[in-house]
Formats: sequence, structure tokens, C-alpha cells
Amino acid sequence: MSFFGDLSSKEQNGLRLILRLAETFYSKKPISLNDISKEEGISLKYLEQLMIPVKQAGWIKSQLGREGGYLMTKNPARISLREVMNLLNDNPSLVACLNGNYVCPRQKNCRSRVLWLQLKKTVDQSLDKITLTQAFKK
Amino acid sequence: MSFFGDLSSKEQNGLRLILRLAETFYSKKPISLNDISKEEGISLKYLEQLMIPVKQAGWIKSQLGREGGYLMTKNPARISLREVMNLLNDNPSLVACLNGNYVCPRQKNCRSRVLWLQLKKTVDQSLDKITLTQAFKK
DNA sequence: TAAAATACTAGTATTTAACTAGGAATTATT
DNA sequence: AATAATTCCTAGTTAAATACTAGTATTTTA
Repeated sequence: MSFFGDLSSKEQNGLRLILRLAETFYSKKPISLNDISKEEGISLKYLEQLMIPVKQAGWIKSQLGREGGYLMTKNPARISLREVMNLLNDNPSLVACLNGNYVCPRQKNCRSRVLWLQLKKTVDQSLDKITLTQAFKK
Repeated sequence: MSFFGDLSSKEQNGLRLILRLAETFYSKKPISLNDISKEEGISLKYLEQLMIPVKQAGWIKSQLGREGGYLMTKNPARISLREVMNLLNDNPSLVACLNGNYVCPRQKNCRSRVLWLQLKKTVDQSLDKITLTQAFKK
């Protein structure tokens, strides 16, 4: 995983899935993964995998059994692209030295780190401004 | 490669290499990969690989033979982090549908694409603002 | 002529991502 | 009560990309 290449399939399909779930917040009609699978052309088994972190985020309510499915309970206007990406990538730190746990020996005077810090800051700010609702405006 | 995970080794070491080369713009003293290898703890052979795109970018002049090395000829103040990342990742398009060559069947009414477009725009703007000189300010 | 460098072309090994498989538990419909 | 449609859980497998190494030729200075 890296920062400026192409998006991974997980990120692309993950957002697709989450956007489809976001519709249920407005419609109040739950949707099953089977239906999403048909609509979006992604295999059911793979969708199940993608759902794991989404469920953990607590943004949705699930209904077991026949006629079951998922319903988004969090307002998409309050879900930013930053949250989505962090979720799908399991809270990455960009580079290890920006994470509290690890201290790099060259950290005191590291030119790269100066740039990574600025990068993370500005990109995070950009991402915070983009929310899921913006996908629903015509 | 993806957009919001951790940076790849190529991106991290590539920037490290480029920043070391940037020093030669100010000092006017060429540096060999062997020296960078020792300074930064990256194998010579790997540095040679990382150099390939950097050479292609035309930012440096190379001096063959003994006492040879590389000298950056482009002002680091005019090299943005966007250019560096695009270089190291071979001009990625973020998602295929943002590239002119490919047309996705769902493109007409694709909610994901709306967000990717906004994302690319704002992130690119952020990156353009960060230049290599910023790593040299105390 | 020897040493120190870049240049070029391959190859391998490791890791990560992408995806599949099977079955258990739950619940509405018939 | 039986069936079908669903989520849930734990693995396993395949494919692709990344990370890195190897060998050798060429150039140039001391």
C-alpha cells in the first residue's frame, strides 16, 4: 500500500459498497449483500470480507435471516472520506515514524520526515472536507 | 499501491534519495550512490533501481567513472511533492476511470467516481504546495 | 592499468492483495 | 415444521506487486 499510486481494489470496491449502504440511510430499506453483489458485479464472498471492517465501524445495523440485510444508521453527511479510507486500510500511519510507537534513529534531523508531516496534515484536511453525501448531490 | 495506506518502501527511500541529491544543488558537489548507500543505509543495487526514474526526469546530471556521481541541476524549490510521487509511481491515475483511455460502463451515474474526482483534485492541490526546499528550512 | 563509478538487463524471493470455500447460526415465508 | 435466504465466522488459496539481488559492461580519473 502506498500513498500516491492507484487505489487498491479494496478501496474502490469498499467505497462502492459503503455508498450503496449509504442509500439505505435515506430509503430506510435494508439491502442484502446478495443484491449488492448483483448490482455492483462483486462476488458475494468478497463483499462479506469487505463488510467486516464496515460492521466494526458501527455505521450499520444488520438483520439476520431471510429478508435480512444491512441498514446504515449513521448519517452519510457525517462520514468523511478520511474515515472511510482509514477504515479500509486499518488506520495506517503513512510512515512508521509518524506513529507514536516507533522512534527512528534519524528522526531528530530527518528531511523526509519534515515533508511527510506536512503531507499527512494537508491531505487529512482535504479528506475531512469530502463526505459521503457529496456523492448524492446531482 | 493504494492511496491511503502506508507509503511504499520505494516512495520512502525514493524521497530520501532525491532529498540527498537535492543537497548537491546547493553544494554543487556531486555525490555517488555508494556514498548515499553508506549514509542512508540502503543497498547500492537498490539505489541504482530507484535512480532509474529520477534520471529519466532530467533533474540531475551524471558523471561517469571514478570520482563520478550525480548532481542535481533543477532547483529543489521548483520540484513539488506531487512531481516526486508521480515519478516514483509512474504517473498513476488514481482510478482507471479518471484516465482518458478507459471508459467504465457505469461512468454516467457513478457515485464513487464523483468522490474520486474531488479527492484527486484536492490532494493534487495539497501536493503542489509542498516543495523539496521545505525540507531544508530549519 | 587499476579502481571507482554509472549503466543496463535479468532474475528471485518475499510480502501483500485479491479472492474463494465451507459451513454454522438466524429468521421470514410457506 | 420445513425451506430458503440471509448474516456470520474461520480458513485457505491464488495471483500480483513489491522489494531486492546479481552479473557484467562501460566510462573515467588517478
